[in-house]
Amino acid sequence: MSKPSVSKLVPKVPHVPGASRRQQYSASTKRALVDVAEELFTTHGYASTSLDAIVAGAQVTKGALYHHFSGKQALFEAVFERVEADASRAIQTSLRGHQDPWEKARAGLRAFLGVVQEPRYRRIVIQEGPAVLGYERYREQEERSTFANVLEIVRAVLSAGTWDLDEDMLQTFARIFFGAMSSAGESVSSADDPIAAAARVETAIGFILVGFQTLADSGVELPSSL
Amino acid sequence: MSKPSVSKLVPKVPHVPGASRRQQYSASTKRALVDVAEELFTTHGYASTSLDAIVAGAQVTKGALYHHFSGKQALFEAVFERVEADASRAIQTSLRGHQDPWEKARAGLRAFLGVVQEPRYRRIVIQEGPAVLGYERYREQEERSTFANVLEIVRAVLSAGTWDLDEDMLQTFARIFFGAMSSAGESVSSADDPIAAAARVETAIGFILVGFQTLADSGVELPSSL
DNA sequence: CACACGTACATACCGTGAGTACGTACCCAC
DNA sequence: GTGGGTACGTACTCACGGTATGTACGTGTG
Repeated sequence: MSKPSVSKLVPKVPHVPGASRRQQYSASTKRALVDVAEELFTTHGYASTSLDAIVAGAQVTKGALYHHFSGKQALFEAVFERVEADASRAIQTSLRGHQDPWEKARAGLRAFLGVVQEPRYRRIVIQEGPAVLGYERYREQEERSTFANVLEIVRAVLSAGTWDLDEDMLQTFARIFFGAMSSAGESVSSADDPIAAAARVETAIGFILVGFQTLADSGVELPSSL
Repeated sequence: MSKPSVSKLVPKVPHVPGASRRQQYSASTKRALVDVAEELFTTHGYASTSLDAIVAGAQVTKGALYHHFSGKQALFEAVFERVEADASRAIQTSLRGHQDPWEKARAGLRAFLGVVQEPRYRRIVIQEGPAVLGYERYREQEERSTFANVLEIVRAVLSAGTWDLDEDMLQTFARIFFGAMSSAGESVSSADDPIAAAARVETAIGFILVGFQTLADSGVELPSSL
């Protein structure tokens, strides 16, 4: 019985010079767990992924897992945060180089439609996130990553008009756009022709934006009530 | 040991004169299971609700449950379908009495915002539906109930304009509005002041509709691409 | 009205998987 | 070198979904 124990394929963890060998090993196993968990959660879903499968994939035992995470949900949350952070970064990167708010909006929309087609984002963030974390916790996470980007864009676009919107109204618009794009993104990625579907979504939302622009230019007031 | 066996509180099941006593008993236990499951799924969520708790609440055993349903997921699906059907009916009812497409849209929006604030709809349909049923199955269900209503409204509104949209484009717009309203509804029902939040959502979406109307009246073409 | 049959359950059991208790090896500070 | 704390490994428990099997009662048939 060969027992490689720790002499395994150590995942690439960014070398931090100040950290001790012990700390580096620890970080690498933790990262390995998150890596494998992300993979399995994405392909099989949260409920159908056993901790045994995860620790086997990471070549550790449950002891290691429960040393780094308080449980299955905490591990999911770590995966969730990483996927979210990556998505947020991707969107923010796409915004650089655009000054015009409308251009930023279009670029951001494109980036979001790209992100939302990644299987891991669809499954972990959109599909399972709300159910596993609970809506409250889900929202806390979204609030300071992807949704924050959408909010920023919406703020830039809407403050270009002549209306003065209070913060609540901005949040409402951002929610609406965020939901629209999430839902549209889901349908895009499950469409027969995702490219054509993405183009339709861009057209549709672009059309809404044009409507905004037109109203802004012609000085139409926000309807105070319906 | 008193064994009331079948002499329990029989749930009100609509009396069908043609059905035998045996069939009526069967229907009533099935209904009791769905009733209790809906209650528990709504309050505790799918994963945290055990079948033991459900059968205890319905005052039957697991044998009865597995006689009527193939498993936990099938029971959830039965609950899901009923909640969806109720929601769909509520929306359709609100549409009667309105001929003008824009009026129908506003009425439908109001009804949807009402539905989406029901805890059972939020939890079972929006929150847990996609994760428990899987997105594909979830979409199949939505497609022929609530989403169908949204599609109908969008079709009525958009065909009032001068544009000629193909079916795919209509579906895209419907998806966008559906997602926007779902997301907005979630935020409404978890807001500090749901009534004010609902009003803001109505204002925001109403504003988008006004943009559509303006564009339609002024004969603006759909941008073929961004 | 007797009887066979199928429905509508109840009971007892099993396998899986999340979580826990406890033991241990190893690195680091002193 | 040594005490101590970190980073795990091992063995177990228990809850829960699902199954296998037994059974009572209503219902159609002769």
